[in-house]
Amino acid sequence: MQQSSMPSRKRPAPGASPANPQSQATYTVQPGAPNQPLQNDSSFADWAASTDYRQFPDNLDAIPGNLNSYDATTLGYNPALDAEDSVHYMNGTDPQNAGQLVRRNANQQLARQARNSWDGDANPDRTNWEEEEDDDDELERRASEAKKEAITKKRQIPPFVQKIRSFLDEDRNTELIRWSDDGKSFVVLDEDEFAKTLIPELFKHKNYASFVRQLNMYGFHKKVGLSDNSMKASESRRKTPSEYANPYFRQGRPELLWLIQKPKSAPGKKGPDGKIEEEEEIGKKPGSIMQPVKGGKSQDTSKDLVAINRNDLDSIKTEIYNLKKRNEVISNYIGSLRQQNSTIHQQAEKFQAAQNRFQQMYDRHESSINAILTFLATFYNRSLEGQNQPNFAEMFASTLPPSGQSGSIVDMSDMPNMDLQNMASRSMNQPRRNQKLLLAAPHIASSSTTPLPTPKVESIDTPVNASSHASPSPAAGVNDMLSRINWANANSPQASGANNFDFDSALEHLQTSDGNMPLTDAETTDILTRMTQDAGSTLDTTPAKPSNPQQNTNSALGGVNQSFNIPNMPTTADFDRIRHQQYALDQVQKLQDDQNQRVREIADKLGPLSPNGFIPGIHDNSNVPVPDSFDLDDWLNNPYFPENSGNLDGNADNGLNIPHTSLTGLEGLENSNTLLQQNLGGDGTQAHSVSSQAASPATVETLDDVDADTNVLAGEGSRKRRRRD
Amino acid sequence: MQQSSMPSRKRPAPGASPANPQSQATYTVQPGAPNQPLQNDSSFADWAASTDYRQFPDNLDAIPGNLNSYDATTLGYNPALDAEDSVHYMNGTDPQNAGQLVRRNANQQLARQARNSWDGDANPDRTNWEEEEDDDDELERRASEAKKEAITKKRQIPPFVQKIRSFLDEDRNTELIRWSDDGKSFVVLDEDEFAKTLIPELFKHKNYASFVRQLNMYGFHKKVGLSDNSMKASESRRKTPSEYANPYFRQGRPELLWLIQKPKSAPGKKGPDGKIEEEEEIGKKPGSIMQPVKGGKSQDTSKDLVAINRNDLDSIKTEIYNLKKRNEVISNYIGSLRQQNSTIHQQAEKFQAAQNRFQQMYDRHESSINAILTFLATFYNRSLEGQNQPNFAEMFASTLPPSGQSGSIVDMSDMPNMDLQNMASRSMNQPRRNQKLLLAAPHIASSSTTPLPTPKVESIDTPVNASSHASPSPAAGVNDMLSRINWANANSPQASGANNFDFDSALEHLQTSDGNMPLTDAETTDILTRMTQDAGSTLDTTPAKPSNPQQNTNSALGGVNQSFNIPNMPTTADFDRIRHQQYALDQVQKLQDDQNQRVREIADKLGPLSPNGFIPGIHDNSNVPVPDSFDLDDWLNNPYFPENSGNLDGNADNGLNIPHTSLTGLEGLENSNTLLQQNLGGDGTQAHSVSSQAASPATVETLDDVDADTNVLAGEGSRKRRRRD
DNA sequence: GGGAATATTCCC
DNA sequence: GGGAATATTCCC
Repeated sequence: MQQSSMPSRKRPAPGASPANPQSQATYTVQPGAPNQPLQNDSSFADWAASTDYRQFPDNLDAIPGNLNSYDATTLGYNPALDAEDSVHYMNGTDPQNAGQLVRRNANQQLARQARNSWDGDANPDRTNWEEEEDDDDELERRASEAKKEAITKKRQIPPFVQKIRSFLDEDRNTELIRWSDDGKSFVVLDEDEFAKTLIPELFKHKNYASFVRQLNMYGFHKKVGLSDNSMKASESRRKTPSEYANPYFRQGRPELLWLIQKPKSAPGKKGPDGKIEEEEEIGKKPGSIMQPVKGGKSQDTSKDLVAINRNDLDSIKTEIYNLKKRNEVISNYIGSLRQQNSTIHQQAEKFQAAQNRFQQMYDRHESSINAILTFLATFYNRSLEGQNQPNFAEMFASTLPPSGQSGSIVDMSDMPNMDLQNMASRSMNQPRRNQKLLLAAPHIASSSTTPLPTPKVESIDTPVNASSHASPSPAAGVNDMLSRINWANANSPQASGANNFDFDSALEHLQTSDGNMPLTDAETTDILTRMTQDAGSTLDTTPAKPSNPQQNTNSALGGVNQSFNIPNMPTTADFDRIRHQQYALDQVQKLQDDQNQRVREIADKLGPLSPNGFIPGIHDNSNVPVPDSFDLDDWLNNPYFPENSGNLDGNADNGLNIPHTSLTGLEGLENSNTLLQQNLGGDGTQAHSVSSQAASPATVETLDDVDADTNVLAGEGSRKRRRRD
Repeated sequence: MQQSSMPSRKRPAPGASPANPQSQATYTVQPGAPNQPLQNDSSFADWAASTDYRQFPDNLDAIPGNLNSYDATTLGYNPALDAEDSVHYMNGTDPQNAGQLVRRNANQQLARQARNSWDGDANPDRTNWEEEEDDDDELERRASEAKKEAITKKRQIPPFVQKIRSFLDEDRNTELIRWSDDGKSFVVLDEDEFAKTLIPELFKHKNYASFVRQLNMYGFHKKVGLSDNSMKASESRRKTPSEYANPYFRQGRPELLWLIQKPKSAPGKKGPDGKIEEEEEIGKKPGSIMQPVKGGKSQDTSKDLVAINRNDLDSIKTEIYNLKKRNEVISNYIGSLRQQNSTIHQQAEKFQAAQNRFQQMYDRHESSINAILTFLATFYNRSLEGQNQPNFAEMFASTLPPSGQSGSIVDMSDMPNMDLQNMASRSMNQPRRNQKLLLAAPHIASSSTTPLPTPKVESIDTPVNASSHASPSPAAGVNDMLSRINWANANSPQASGANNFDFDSALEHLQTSDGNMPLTDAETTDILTRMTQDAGSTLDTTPAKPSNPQQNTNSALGGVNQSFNIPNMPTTADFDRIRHQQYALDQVQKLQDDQNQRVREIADKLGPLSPNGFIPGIHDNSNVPVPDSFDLDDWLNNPYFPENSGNLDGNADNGLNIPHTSLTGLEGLENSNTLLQQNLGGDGTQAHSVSSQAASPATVETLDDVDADTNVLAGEGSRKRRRRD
């Protein structure tokens, strides 16, 4: 029995030597074979335009029994082995097989030549040439490409495929294995005998099952009923025949073998069909090229696999896990911020409500004061006609606060500058400063018939030193009371006179009225105006904080009778802003949620790489919240935020306790992964150029550490070998 | 030559039959072997407490040449094969080998028994027993664990390891392979002859290189110089002997074999040392356990590669890119939130300023009213002695606001409930409701000598209907004025009387004074108290919004003379809260930054997988901000946030325009990758059992590409010396 | 020594 | 038919 050395990716080990020829005569390896391909075949030098000596001779079948007439390297043969093969294949000649080859060869040559000349054009003859409707041009083209690519990548036709072909090329095996009639499949006539005798010749085993396993691996599929009707009855009786087909494994079409490449499926998915394309190009070519021309289910499950350092992958998982955890934290954090913001907003509303209430109180006070003042004015007017003037003034002056204990005096210029939008409306009012509460009434008794002032606000630019107008010494007569008032103003405990009421200004108008009640609206307004103006101006008694000089103009109170905009108070626009912040936080929340979704997608992609198919912390709990024991404060205080350590401690109970609340307002976000879909919607082949130094050893170590800490992703990483070679 | 069927994970295929015995006599598979393990060994039934029949017999070595005396399934043997083995192993007996076994066996038995009894305790004898300082207890424990785990997982001692042991157990092979003197390694005395004769007995090849490959695969390492000095000179002359050791492959320590598990690295990592742990548990054990007991360099350059679908990888990259982009957006968003928060904070300060100003206004009103009131009290006091009473009252009544235009009436119960922290201090004040501004003065003329009330605030719970006490009809006499006042109260345009001043209450105290000026502090305080109380209480005239019933108690004004806390106004604590939110936002910002850092780390890891070595948008620009044209509003308005679309449009200029500001406050975060470091700090040995098919044919193509592209992952690693030991 | 590809076996 | 583990070969 001859030895047949088929090509194999697993080349014989250099040191391997045929040992024990008696016990294992069927498989002998040629040791020490030179590795350079030989160009010992000149007969096909001009066969094609290509000068590549590896070019596969399409017309191989045209030369029956001439397997060695072309460069053995065409099929990736080890030339050294061909030396043996030449002897081997040259031997027997099976007439039947030869006839088949010849018969098919004519077609083959015709087709090939035609194809060569058409170069992709439609082939009108083809329908006559074969009953099959294969897009042969396409097949041919693809085969050529596959071959070119394989050569570029120094690949070859899979050894197993070559071995099968070797079986079929041999004439001596036709009772055990042979082509079907249509040349599209081959038949194993007697599985047992085939396994016992033929298999060991080219394989390291005698198991038919293993042979079948390999067939499946390379895309061969068993045909249900024996398609070859000619031999069915005659040979298959009780001999367990079986027929296998691969769309690219056809009699007389050796070039198609280039399309049978490595079995897919390895770690990822399988291209169960044997429709193995030119792998790297997949996804970059138009779909038509990648569609299997025939034969089979057009499975697009072909997955190109890339290798990734396991540690890197593990750390990526870890990173994703941490990212996710971090997103949870951020989400919680943002959630609490939202809560707080909501609280602030509520408070702002309360501020506004309080503001309104204060305004009302103020108005009411004003009304009260107005009423009293009116009364007093009238009454005083009348009292002038009688007696008691000195007493009146004396009394009034005496009621001034003894030591300013009840009313705190604050200069309006102390007020912070509040340049709110709605303040512009107030800027029209004249600045007013240091107006006394009680000012000297000039010339009260002068004329009692002065007409009422116009209702419009009249600026009373009483200078600060107005009090100096009045005589500091109390005097008798009508002016006595006013004098005393003035004196009180000037000599009040607060240096420049606190709580001084511009009484005489008020009275100046009132006393000129006819003395009848009630005051007109205009009069009331006038008094209120004065009151209000006065209320807004006090002296700076206690310069505790350095006043901002430029605030004086803004801090003045003005036009009162209008809806009494309290100056420098936040307005509706400001609350809109706060509300908007709330909205912004909602958006952030959604972003985070979306991000979580994306992280989950990543995890789903990485999942299949995990032995159990899931990544702990990501897959096992789709919500995977931060562990209950997780404390944001702790987290923020940990050494990773050195500059923040402890900052949160003092305020921990100040409203920032992360509530771990389930965040709301995200209901509409389920569709947010639409974004993801779209982002991934492309062909996924973005040119991603990344610096290649990431996998340096230094990185590996740290990555390993991640694993240990998280306890979630891959372990083994650091369990490096302690090699001792 | 005998056939020896060693156990193998690759069990003989069901249909496999020994074919062609002549040509392949050295390897015959037993077909159709039953698969149930047999418990045909009773001699070890009581060997250990464990009832698991797979328990490994530690004293295997104590029975030289008795490989079959214990249950074959212990090593995962296929029982069917043991049938043959029994014949095979029972045959020859090598005296030398037997002697060795016996010699070592004593130690072995001693050690083992001791170990069994100590059960983990320190072993004082061990140092005498071996020069080596291995932590034997630990080893033992680990072996036990590994065994347990292996059994659980239905794994076994690797077939290859069993085969080596089988060689060494046989007595007939000692000229080709045998234990070293110390039992810690074995020596192949003549590689060529060993490969030629012995290897084919248990392997499907005759290549010594393949044998060595397997040795390496299972953590065996060649020893540099032959450690066995006794035989070195005698046998190794010109016979190319070699010695191999595995820390867990030791003479007389079969239980340690459980620690030799499947070769790592297959697609992923390698346990180059044979220090293969119980994979799934790795990373959960203390580091000491995982430290290699002995052995060589701890190379961390191990590149275990796993295959990942290329499209998946692309989408992972895309995901990471998107994550990063999203983080940018979030960061910007948070930045604008910070800005807004800052604005809010400023506004809050304005609130506070406004509060102060309100207080001042209020105080000034108080002062004014106080002054007027004092005057009135004194004047009224005096006027009682004279005439003009009717006029006084008449005038006063007339000054009531004509139609409530100046003072709006608001029920305090309308105020929102402000449960601020500092409000508790105010809750002590008694609730006060609907106190009229002007109330009837009961019994004014009663006694003019009533002593002054105490300065302390006296609650004046004048009922709402107090006004009904007074006679509605004006009457003459001293009470006439008061009557009119009461009447005015009752009939004021606002149903229940607006702007009513509790005049008589105020006078009640004043008029009882001696009529002399000035008022004492106590008196002033008393009046002010009343005024203040009054200011805080009005009637609910316009029930616009449904009032919260429980708010009444809170809304009452109380104790005035103290620093006059304006009710329901936010206090310093509230601003602290706002400030704290600002801080919280800063924290979130830092989280984001940290996260960005981590994204970058991931990108760096993925980088090498990209053909150009960098991932666009991540590596090409380390800051990779959102493109200038990126518009958050657009982004938020895009269909992925359907429910938000347009929400931002109207407010686009309301402060939410993402400013693309470089966020501050993150300076200290450069160390944030410390977190990463720490996370990576562990030993990172978690067990990731990944299918080893990464190296399956399908992967080949892409793996090649990766190598070509990255130059880093596998790059140099594969450029190993081509040794052939 | 080990990466990688193919081969063989086992099993579902 | 194919997943998965181990085996064998080739090569760096």
